[in-house]
Amino acid sequence: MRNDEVAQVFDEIADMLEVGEEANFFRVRAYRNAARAIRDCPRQLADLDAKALGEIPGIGADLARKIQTLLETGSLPLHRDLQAKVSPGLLELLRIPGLGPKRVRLLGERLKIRDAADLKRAAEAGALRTIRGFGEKIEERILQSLARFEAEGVKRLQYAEAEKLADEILAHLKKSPAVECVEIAGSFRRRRETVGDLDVLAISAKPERVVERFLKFPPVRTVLGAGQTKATVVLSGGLQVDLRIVPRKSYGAALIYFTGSKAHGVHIRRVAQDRGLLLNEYGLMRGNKTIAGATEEDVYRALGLDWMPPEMREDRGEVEAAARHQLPALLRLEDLRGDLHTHSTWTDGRASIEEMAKAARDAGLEYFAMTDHSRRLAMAHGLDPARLAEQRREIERVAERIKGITILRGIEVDILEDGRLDLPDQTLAQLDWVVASVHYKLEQNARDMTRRLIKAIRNRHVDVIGHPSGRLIGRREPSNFDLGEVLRAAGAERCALEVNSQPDRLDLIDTACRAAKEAGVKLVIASDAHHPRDFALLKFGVNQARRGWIEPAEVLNTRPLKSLRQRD
DNA sequence: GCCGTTTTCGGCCCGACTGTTTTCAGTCG
Repeated sequence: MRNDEVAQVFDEIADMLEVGEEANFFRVRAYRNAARAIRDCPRQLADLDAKALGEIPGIGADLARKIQTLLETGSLPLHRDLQAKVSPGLLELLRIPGLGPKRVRLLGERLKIRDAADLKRAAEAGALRTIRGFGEKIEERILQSLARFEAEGVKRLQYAEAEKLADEILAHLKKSPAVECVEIAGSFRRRRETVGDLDVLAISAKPERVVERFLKFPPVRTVLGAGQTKATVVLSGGLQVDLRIVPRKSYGAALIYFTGSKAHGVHIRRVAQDRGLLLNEYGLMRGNKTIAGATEEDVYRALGLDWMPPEMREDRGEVEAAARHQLPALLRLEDLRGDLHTHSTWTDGRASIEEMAKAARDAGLEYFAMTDHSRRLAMAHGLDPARLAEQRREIERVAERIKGITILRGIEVDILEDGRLDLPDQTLAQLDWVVASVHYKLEQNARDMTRRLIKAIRNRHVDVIGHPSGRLIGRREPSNFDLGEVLRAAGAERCALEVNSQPDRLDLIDTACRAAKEAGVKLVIASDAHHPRDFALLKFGVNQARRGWIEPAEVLNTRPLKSLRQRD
């Protein structure tokens, strides 16, 4: 079982405990905390012994045993027992806004509802309002939600898509004179790879005017709630947007609160508590006296903490590092001097080498590697040694004409099924930069894929492994391999790993970046540009690396050209 | 179920809004 599957079991246990009358709320929380810790864990649980399992924060003796049972037998008695009491269809209902564990339990007990279809029938028949605590409004809202789920399902937007909507919302609100300041908080500000909703935070002395303006944002389709200082809407694309308005003196505290993550917030409120203080979205208080609140820096400082970039706020050790004043100085987009993965019309790119060179120069880069596909990708007109030699002459001609940018002669060579490469070593030896990537047979078992990647890493001509997991967000799962072993090999061979900046790849993921950092493996932030405008995608790769605590010195393409290659 | 600068018991983060209530529970972020 993979980590995310174990985490899923624990999350389901938490849900089922809640829906079925578990009296101890903290027991429920323990399972949820454990699920999160397991998802964040960069190493596969299967590789850890009981002692190492217990060292994961939030995993104690009992949960360590349960993890081992899960890994050995594939299931857990507690999980099966609970499933007998609470049907899976009932758990699905928790995703409906307005339905939490208490109401779902009542639905099951009083109306014998077992799934969404039962719920729809009961709501349409007006049966829900016979339960104490349910009324017409809830009934109506449930029907609306069910209709929406049927129409489009529940989805998270990729960060890049969310960014477009975020810009529109900000522009709309900024036109109101009542708005003194506005920005997007939440997972968007933390630059998570996907965003489930947008949290808009504004400063205003006339909050009701801001709410009014917000509700007039043209894409608003449904208003789920609107009060004095907050409102919630759903846009026509299905994205939920929450607005909160706070006074200026509370802005920093509110920004911390609504940026999250939830786990980060819990942690720093505990820090406040330990100091006899109370932290909420209005400020940091000692008794009735507010001691900080206007800026994030003020609040963190009053807690003895350095300011943490939002990308780090996942409760993955950043609070402890901030207390020790040992936060990393994270990579910034402007630290990148070059791009090391691009394509042209020689294979599946959309622009000539000359157009790409001009675009790279205009994007402020000093160098870029032209890395078209190798021959195996026939679909993309992959290059064989002869065409590669032709392309080399073309690059030399372009280099003569276009000044202010250096073009490296490169390749994105395919890693074949057994780990051999798609071009002979003597061909690779003539190139300045070699990206090696897996493009087919992604569903190999973990042992074979690990061997395949390590064999490629050990080829002395390979500089970096491209999009190492092959995952496509929302469409294709990452391939199975042992990250620890791959990192060890990459470290020993001084081979880098790529953070591919395509919005649907963002591969490596954040926790794997962090694991690479800890293993001393260097990264490359690359656009994988297929079009001149794609150099702008580099910022998304930078976001992902920042979430993995990556600093400039850990990224090869922050280096000047002459010190680029690790193995020379 | 976890955890420990108050360490093996007794804690465990906080507030707004909604709908349904007559003073508050449930949900959400």
